[in-house]
Amino acid sequence: MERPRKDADLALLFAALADRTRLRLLNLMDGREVCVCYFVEILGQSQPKISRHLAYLRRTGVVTARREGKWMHYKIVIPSHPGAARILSETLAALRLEKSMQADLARLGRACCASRKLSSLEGAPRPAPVETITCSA
Amino acid sequence: MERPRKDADLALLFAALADRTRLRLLNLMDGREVCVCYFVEILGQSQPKISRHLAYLRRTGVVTARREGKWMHYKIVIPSHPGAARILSETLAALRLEKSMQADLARLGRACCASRKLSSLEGAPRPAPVETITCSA
DNA sequence: CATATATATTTGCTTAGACGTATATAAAGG
DNA sequence: CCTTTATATACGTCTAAGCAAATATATATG
Repeated sequence: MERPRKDADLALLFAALADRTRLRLLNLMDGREVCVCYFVEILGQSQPKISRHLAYLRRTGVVTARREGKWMHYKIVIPSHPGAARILSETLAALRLEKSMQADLARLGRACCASRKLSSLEGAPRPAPVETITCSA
Repeated sequence: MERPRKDADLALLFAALADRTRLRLLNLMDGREVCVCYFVEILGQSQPKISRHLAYLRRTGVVTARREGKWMHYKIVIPSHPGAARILSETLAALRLEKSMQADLARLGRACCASRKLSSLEGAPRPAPVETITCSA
């Protein structure tokens, strides 16, 4: 018996998108799989807070998680509902235009290159485009 | 001093869209201005409930209201934020594909043609495409 | 002005969800 | 095993927002 996948209910998707923190997380995951530790580092918010928002996104089917040793990687799931897929896609496109979202991505780039310098990210797996997931661990 | 128009904050738009009743209202307003009495009639829900959801949409700038005598007409406002405009547009397109939304529109069509037969809608102004607002009152 | 009609707002209650803090779990490495 | 590290969940609190029922406001009309 499948879970009720409430996939057709757009209201649920919108609820998932109706939070600034979750939008920032999704923007960081746009086109790449990202390890939780980067989210915490880049958003500068508490680990439980990040984790709760990721759980919310997971519950609503907007993202999936993959474990790799100690690390959890999250990535966006393209919704099977075509309308939802287009809305999510337009949302990501709109986020890309926002200054603060570009800043987040810049920090991700820097954190990624400097992860051995940042005490909190020593040895963390680097984020990579979804197509080519390589883990430095 | 302008109101802070929180226009750039997509999260607020998504919150406005994150409710089934509001999505039904928006679907009915897609391309036309609609009188509140039709919303009540078609959704079959209490007048205060409809009114509260319309107030929510108004507060978030998604719709505007126009008074015409006793009647209030609501219509969608295309957001000035281009990203928001596209998201709203995709949302309306997705709603158009839903069975239940099509049924609502069918009821609107019927209520409109039969408004003199329905005791609750006697004399109510007919909804019309935004371009050509004609009121039968 | 009094009444009826259309719509909006208030009140009181209930629930979802956001937050911080504390704690639990899972994996890796001694 | 015991500890450390990475992440998740539970708990208590607070606020937003949903609802129904009651009431207020605005307009038209007698």
